[in-house]
Amino acid sequence: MLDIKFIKENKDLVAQITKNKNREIDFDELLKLGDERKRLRTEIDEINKKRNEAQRERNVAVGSQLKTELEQVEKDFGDVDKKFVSLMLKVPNIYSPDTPVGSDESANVAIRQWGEKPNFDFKPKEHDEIGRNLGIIDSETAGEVSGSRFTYIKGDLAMLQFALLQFALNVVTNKETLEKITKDAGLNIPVSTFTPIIPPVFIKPAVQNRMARFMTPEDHYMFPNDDLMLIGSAEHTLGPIYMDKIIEEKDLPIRVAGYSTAFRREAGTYGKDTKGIIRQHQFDKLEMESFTLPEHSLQEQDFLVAIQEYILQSLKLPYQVVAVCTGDMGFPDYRQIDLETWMPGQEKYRETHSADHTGNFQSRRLNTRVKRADGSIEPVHMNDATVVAMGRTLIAILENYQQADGSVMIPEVLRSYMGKDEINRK
RNA sequence: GGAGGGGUCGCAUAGUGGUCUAGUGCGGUAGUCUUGAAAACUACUGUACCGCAAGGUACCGCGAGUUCGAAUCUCGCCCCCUCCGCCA
Repeated sequence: MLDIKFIKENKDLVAQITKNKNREIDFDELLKLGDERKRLRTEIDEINKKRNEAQRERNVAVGSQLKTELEQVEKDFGDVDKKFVSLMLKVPNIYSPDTPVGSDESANVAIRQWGEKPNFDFKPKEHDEIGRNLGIIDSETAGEVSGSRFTYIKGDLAMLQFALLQFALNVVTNKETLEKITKDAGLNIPVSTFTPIIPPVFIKPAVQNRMARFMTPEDHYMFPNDDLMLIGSAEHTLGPIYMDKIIEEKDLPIRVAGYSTAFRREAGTYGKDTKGIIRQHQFDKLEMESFTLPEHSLQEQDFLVAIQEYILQSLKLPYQVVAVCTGDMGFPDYRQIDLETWMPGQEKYRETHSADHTGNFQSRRLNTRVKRADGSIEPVHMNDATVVAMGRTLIAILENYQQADGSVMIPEVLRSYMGKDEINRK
């Protein structure tokens, strides 16, 4: 959520930004409600003051009169406040000056590319065919047992996921590795390791709301009987860890890495990405979340992206870094950077990583703040980013490392975790 | 799932209708003392909003209610703890 004062002082800018983010808000109405709300708030304070005086004097008659008066004003305030808040929640975050402006993903800009796309002396297959042939992806049985967009990941492919997880955890928990990544990226921020977390996969809708991400029953699995919903990303339960808390400046940055299953209903994607495991109702993911000082947050995002690149480079998977444009970026994002990994079977770069810089947009609603050394208090800045999205990274490995005979080589860095160097048909 | 206990200004506690503008201890900050440190002593030490300021208002898990007046009484909800049951 933005600050109403900021909106008031930068009305035209915010209006333009909102438009570029493909949203529409009546800012005149919003500011009018804001003023009205403030006026009623002041009125309530004044009545309360008189009420406190009457109370001290034990003046029952005046107290009784003020009580009636207050009821009406509080009701008016409640009405205005409700309208005001619901409008405020629709205002998207502002975006960084280097964000490309555009209405959809076609305006996204590839900033850089890394790696050589592999050359095959045969026609590379898509991952679902490779997986089916090797007996490590079974969508048919999952379809019967659980429905579409569910899969059994079996045998060596399951092992490969755990190898990936172990490798990725070793990266984000190793101080020397992170220092090297920071130095190579030319960044000047405090380096600390990520605390590994296995977070809850259920969240209260009220808390999910405070992450300032749109929560709709079309996208998420809801359990109204229990007032719970399934998370769509570990970010959803990592972000609120410090809600309603004030963190000391000396304790920042705080960095966590959460491994969980992510659940998505994928309504409205019928017929899209139906092959294999590219778009599933559930997939596992290791996700980073950072809480930093405002002046460090942009570099923090660069740091998170550098970690993502380090991992893909270690796996020797070709990728491109993409600046996501205004119309395609997330509602709470100040700057969004995606990594797209080359998938030879599909002959396309596909999104495998995302890094969201949300500034203080989420922390305002979560009420997560930092107390500076000088005693002042302000919202922290938050960043979240993928370390490894298991399903899509498994796809990238299957397609990039496939051999003519249908077997798949294991990326070198994962071999020690796997105890073998290729996946063969049993 | 059953029974009971509890959520108070960082932490621990006091507070059962008006003197609570929430007491005390610990922790923290500053000072006195000291060669330095410790101890002791003194002062300060929650958050948000309005206001140039003085100051004001709100917040005792959350939300409603009773009352002239609620941390305190009533109702609903959330969370934590103990015991029993069940269970990876």
